[in-house]
Amino acid sequence: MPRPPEKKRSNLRDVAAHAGVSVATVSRVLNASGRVSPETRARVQAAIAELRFRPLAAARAINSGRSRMIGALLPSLDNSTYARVIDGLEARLAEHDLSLMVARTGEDRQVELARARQLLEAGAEGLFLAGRTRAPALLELIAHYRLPAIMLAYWDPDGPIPSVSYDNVAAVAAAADHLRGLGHREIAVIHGPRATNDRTAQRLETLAALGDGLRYAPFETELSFAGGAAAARRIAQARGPATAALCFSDMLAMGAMAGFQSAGLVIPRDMSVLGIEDLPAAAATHPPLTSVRLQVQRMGEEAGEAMARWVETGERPAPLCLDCELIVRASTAPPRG
Amino acid sequence: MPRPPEKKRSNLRDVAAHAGVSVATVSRVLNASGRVSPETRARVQAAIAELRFRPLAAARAINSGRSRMIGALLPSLDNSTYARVIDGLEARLAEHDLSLMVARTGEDRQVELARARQLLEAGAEGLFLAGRTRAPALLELIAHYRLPAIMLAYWDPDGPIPSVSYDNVAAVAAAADHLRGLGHREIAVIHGPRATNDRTAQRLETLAALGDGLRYAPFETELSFAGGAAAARRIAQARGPATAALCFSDMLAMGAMAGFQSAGLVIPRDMSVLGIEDLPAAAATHPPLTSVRLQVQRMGEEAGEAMARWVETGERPAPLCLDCELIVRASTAPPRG
DNA sequence: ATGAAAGCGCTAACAC
DNA sequence: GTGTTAGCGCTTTCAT
Repeated sequence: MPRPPEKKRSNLRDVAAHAGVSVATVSRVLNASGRVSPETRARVQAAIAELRFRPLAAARAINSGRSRMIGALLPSLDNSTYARVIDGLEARLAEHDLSLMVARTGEDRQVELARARQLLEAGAEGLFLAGRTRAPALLELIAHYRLPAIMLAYWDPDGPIPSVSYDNVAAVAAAADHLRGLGHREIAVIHGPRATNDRTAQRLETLAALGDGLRYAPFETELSFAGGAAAARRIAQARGPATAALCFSDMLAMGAMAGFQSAGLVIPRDMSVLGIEDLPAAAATHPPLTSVRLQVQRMGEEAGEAMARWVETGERPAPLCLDCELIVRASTAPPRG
Repeated sequence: MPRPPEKKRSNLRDVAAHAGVSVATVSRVLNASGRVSPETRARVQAAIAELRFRPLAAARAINSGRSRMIGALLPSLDNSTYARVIDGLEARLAEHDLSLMVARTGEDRQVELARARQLLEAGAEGLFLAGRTRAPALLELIAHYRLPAIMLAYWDPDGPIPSVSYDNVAAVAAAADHLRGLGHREIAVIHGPRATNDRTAQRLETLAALGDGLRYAPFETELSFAGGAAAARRIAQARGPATAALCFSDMLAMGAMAGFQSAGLVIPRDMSVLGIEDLPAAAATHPPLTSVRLQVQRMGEEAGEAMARWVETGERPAPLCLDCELIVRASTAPPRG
């Protein structure tokens, strides 16, 4: 099946010839560098328009050494939290005329390494990484090439890679403190896979180290609404002592509410439910969800801004820790009796 | 603030010198093209490893004319539906060693055009576009450069851009048919912004043209969980005749359920709620949500596959329409009385 | 099996 | 102000 020949893309030379100037002059008007007389500029621009000339990114990149592309390695894209992160990243990068390439890692460090290599070979000038755990080879790659890399979703001011993150430790502590203050003593903790997710692990360790006299019973499940619902059903059926469920994300919490309600429990009368993230949806659930607000989108924006500055100026950004805030709504109340 | 000099990236020449061969030979082992003796290959590979050589994408691109990057222009990234699309796209493109660049358009055709230009200048070889409405200049751009472009989320077999999509018309018809079959006659329709979203407009027009004797009262709201909840509260307060709410997405439907429940209605006894999309969460809501399953992730995968083939072989893909399926759960029932 | 050399489209010295 | 030209790092003939 022969396809009709596509019109050959015109290049700088074509434009130069068409405008009756040199390639250097065309390059100058393209980059607004150097002085060009208004008349010449106009002629060149006319030629550009007429030939529908678009400079080839690769050719620019090869000379300037800049690709203007940044890669993001995220556990999954099909997840409300990371979708918000991407949204924030892209918004800020776009302002700096930087493009965002995304890749999924599935929380697998080998996949992360492989996808990082791919993004780098595709020309990424910088990388966003989620969490702290990396394949050593990736760390080494970053160090060796002095590659701009920013760590998201894990606050670690002393690591080799600057963090731009919310504070998981503070978030979990705020959540636990709220439940303790209400009088809860037996807490079911609904969380995603611990083994592969260092943010989850850190939160769990934080709870364990709190020494606040509460008892935390962990319920691991899939990190999703459906996972939260399944965990809640398990909790309800077990008829354990838990009077509150601390969920490590709002999606888990929303699912947990549905799960408890399906089991006939009334929230917060029979069970308090608390989320972490404060999705926009949290204010509209039934009942409205108490949650610890994480500045997820802002994290994306700040990280995007920091990366833009890094690749433009070469200045490594200072780590940034975004604070969190407990938003008390109606899904938590003192335990019965 | 002077930064320490980064180790200079080594290039083909360095590798060639290090291995005692010519650049052509190194290029051959890199591309597995042409014959190279095992010993030479080994020497070259050792040199590559030792110098940590990574070929520069831009330089390859300039020769091959291929950037191996595809751009996706999506209304928002912070949206469960599009997050699933991106997930599917990225998964398939990665298999073909293609990278995905994403950009948000906010349903604004001028923004879409501007971001498309940016992605193209960044080197995108192909574009994914959501919906059918475009700025004429973008259409022209695509036609002029014979740019591989695939339309998502809008089935239009005859348009200038091949669709890979689910079928909005069939989905809405299936939803309406289900409600009619249950005996509902007065239907509240909860939907996102109509003016800027041609998928929403098409669905609304489909309902209007159905001639099935049902009365559809549209409630426009923000396309989100919170928007669905707000619409439901409006509907509940209005105390209108509606006995069912047809929601144009599952997120809207989940929000609507919460909104109705907050208003004291019991689903489906007082109000049937029906979604479109069938998110994984739909099976776990309280009550489980009746929804029309749209193959969103599969759409992403199929589109990714089609694009990969298109840029590899030059063959324009055939349009693909994914069918939908009504999944009846517990959020719909015959009206009371 | 390997190498020499000619570009690819563009930028950036440098010359006029 | 404008042009000339030497690359950038790689692929790809075409010789050998």
